[in-house]
Amino acid sequence: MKIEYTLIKTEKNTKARLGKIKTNYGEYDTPMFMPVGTQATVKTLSPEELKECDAGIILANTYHLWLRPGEDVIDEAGGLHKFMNWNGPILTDSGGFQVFSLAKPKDITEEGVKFKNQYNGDSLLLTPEKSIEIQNKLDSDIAMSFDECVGFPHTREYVEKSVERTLRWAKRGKEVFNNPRQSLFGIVQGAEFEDLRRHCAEELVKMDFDGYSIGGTSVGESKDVQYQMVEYSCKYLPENKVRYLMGVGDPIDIVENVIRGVDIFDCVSPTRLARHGHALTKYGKINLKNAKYKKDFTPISDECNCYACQHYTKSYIKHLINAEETFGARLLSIHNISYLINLTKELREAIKNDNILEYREEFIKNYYGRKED
RNA sequence: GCGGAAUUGGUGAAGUGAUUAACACGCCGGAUUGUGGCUCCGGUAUGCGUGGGUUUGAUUCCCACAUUCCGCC
Repeated sequence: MKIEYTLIKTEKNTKARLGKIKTNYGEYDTPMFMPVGTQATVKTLSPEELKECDAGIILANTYHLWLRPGEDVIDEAGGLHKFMNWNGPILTDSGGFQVFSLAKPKDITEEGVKFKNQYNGDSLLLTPEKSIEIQNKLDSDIAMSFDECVGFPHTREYVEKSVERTLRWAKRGKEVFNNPRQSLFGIVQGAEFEDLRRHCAEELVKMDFDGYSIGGTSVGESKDVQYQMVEYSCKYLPENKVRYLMGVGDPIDIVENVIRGVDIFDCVSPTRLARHGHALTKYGKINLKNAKYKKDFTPISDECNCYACQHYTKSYIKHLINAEETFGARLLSIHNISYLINLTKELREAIKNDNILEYREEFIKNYYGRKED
């Protein structure tokens, strides 16, 4: 089935939306956060642990799975869900972000993008059609259009050309798309230019996608610019379709962008921060490598009911991180993902109560105020 | 007791008669945003066993002492 989005209500004082999405694997409330599992696994976590974090949709990556193990392997295994033993919804990214992070400008042509296989050096060409074909085979629940994510700095002229190409790529992908169980999202680009964002959004809406993503953020821009780009994009997207802001996961950015009308987020940060010894808390990000936690026998957060906080102390987790034991990264991943998912839960509550601006004020006061240990 | 060698930070160590004592690990901080998972970026000896001496100048040369190691009695 196609994904179905229902807008339940818009918060009284802002553009924040409370909604529901129906998927092949159940219904989920929005705003929501999707953990990232690039290589068909959320690093260090089992599917059972993810469920315990209350994860809904998770993200996997077309580019990586194409190179290894290859979409045919996953197809023969019975699709991504069966392959990785995840019986929840999966969204696959198109490889568009790898255009940004791996390709040089000269590698991008109308036809597609040239890559070097990172494992064996082979020259590869990823096209909009190829990306969709791979995603059809992976059998994820939501596929993304192949786009170009433009970083900073850039010229307006370049962004203009890039947006037109991204629109042509979106159309080409949609034409070959043929998995009835899967939904397809278009991606709004256009950098910080309102007219380009508008143009891109309006053209995508004409093509009638199952949902819309906002791309081109979290690539080194300032927070103000990011929020502006989100406003310029949401403004021209339909009320009755879900909006997914790609790659954003800083807690304050989630709060700010929910207020601007975003429904779904994804980010590698909770798991990457975990691997590097950091924990997200109500009172800001803490670094468990810091000496002051050596004999801190309290949990990361008293208010958190994740598995890590229920059973382990900062001192112990610090020891695991210092000793490079993977259990430390696992406990912190559980905590950080739980933290972000719980944050979206609180935001949904604030939308229900029409007090999200008060929530934001309180959030900022705690997160950037004096840190409590 | 005699002879020889060594002594540089938390650790392993490089080094030179004279600008800030190399490098690595550790330690202390910081970064991380649609993930090329053990990464990146900073900081970290006002000091070269102790005491004298030579010299314009000594961690570097000389002497004594201490400690450690090796060999011999």
